[in-house]
Amino acid sequence: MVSHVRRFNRTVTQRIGALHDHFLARGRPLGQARLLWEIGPGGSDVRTLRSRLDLDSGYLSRLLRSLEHDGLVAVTQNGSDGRLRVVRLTAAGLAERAELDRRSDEAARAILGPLTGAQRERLVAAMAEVERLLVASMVDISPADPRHVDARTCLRAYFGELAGRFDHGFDPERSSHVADAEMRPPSGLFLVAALYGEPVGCGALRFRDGEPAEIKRMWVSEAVRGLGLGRRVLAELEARARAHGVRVVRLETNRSLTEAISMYRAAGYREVAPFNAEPYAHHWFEKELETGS
Amino acid sequence: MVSHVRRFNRTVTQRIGALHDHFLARGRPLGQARLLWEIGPGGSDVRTLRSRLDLDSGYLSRLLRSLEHDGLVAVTQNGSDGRLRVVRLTAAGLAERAELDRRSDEAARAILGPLTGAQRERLVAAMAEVERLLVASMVDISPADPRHVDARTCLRAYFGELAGRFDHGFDPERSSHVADAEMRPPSGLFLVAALYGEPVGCGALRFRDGEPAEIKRMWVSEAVRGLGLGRRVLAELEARARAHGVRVVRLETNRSLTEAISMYRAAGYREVAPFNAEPYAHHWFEKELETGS
DNA sequence: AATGTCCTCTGACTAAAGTCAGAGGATGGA
DNA sequence: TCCATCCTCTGACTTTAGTCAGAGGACATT
Repeated sequence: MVSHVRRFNRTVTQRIGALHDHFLARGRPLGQARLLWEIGPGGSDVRTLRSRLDLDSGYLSRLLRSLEHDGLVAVTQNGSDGRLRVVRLTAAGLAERAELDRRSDEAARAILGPLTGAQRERLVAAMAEVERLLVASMVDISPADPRHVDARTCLRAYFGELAGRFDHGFDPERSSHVADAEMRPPSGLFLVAALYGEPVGCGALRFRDGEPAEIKRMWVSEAVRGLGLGRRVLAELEARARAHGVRVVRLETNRSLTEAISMYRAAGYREVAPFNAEPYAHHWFEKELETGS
Repeated sequence: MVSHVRRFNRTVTQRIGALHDHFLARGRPLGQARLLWEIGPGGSDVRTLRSRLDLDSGYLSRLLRSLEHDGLVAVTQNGSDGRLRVVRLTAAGLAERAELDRRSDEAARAILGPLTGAQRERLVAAMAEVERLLVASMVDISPADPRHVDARTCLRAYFGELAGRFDHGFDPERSSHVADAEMRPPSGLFLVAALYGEPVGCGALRFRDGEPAEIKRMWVSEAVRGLGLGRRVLAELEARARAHGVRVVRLETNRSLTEAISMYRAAGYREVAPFNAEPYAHHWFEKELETGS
């Protein structure tokens, strides 16, 4: 399996990598072209550019000066934080970026060009599959403090979604409350799934002395559904629960969350009698964790 | 369709490209690492390295000097042709390459790691498909002189294959001869299909005054069968014949070349009565070319 | 034997990419 | 208010990557 992936890597870096770079950088150094592209039509902070492209600050500064000198970008002070600077594309810069866009299209066409119609369709379908799965494998799941910005973003999205999907809306006040401290060691933990640095999913665990641990706040962003991310978050929570000595986990859920319900069943959860009085719950599930060797 | 390819390009250059380069170049400049890899365990001619990596001869020479200086390669004269030089990895070079190998494996595993078993299988299958089709689209078909090394290589392989597949072998002396000059403008032309700078297929055209043009020497290397390359060579020959004012093309073939025969049929050729006395032929085909607009 | 082509190498460059140290203003927390 | 930290910038490098012209030996063709 590994050898297949390697074959793919070789071919793809040759075909896509080289082509991409070659098309992107016509006349202009590749570094400048990439930067111009990354700034985007709406502009960016210099800081985010530095972290996204992973550049030395001196080097980035110089690249910006050269783009500025060519009249492609304008750098201004950020209003709220005087240390930050904002880069925006000028009209000429936008035109240049549109040209890069056109070239990218051309590169794509150069790949499709030599193929027959049927081959093109198969290629595009297979590319879509590879792309989806590569994206899935790029998602990073790791613990975060429930107070962290990313955790906050997830929770907001989670509650927003409940409000939209439950038959009669969702009022956090009526639901049983879980304090931040209960989703943080040593009482529990909070996992955030991130893609390209943006939070796209979460899940929490609350340990209860002498009782099964509870799984809470399971959420996956609409944008990345179907990548098996929910299952991964769930598996990660279970693994961490097991490592904490937990033998049984349980959770409750609302009847409108059908995909979640079937995911729980597929993951080996069985429905049990209500073990709490959560007013928004219709189903209660439980799973016995296998004790790792 | 183009936008799908572009999405793919973006994801893949991020995930594979960056990973690949990073893993490959440890401490050593990327150019050197790539070269070290490309030399391979069995060694290579400097010439083939130059064409495969598409490097300037001066630059390549310098890269070799630095690898030699580090004790990783040894450059010696080629026995048969005193102009060529052969590069071989030393023990240290082989060890270094094994390390790169290990790293590539690691990179592949890092991609598969986060996925479930079913996802891995789908990913590997889709990667194989993408890879095959990208390889197909990398093949370059262009005219060459029949005396050129690549053309020679193709013709040797072609005759070798005929000898292996025909029921009673193949003796070029008995077959009707086609002079090099007849497969070169203005009397005809010779196309070579190349992949990574290596010839992998060919096809020739012989113009005949007042008669249909003849298609000759159609061959596709075993290594790249199933990529639709035969069809592309044929289409290219037809297009060039048409551009030359030819209205009808024809060809003869042996009954043991079954894939070729079905390809001709699929491409719109119909079987006709023998139009020559080629002793090895069992089928004669003809096709009327559509006059381009 | 002469001539043109092929292959590799060296010398002499240039441009791009990247690194490092430190200056200097802005901000946030003690 | 002071001090540590953050952010961006400049100066002064080094390393990589790549180009171009031409030398000189080896072959192939006539």
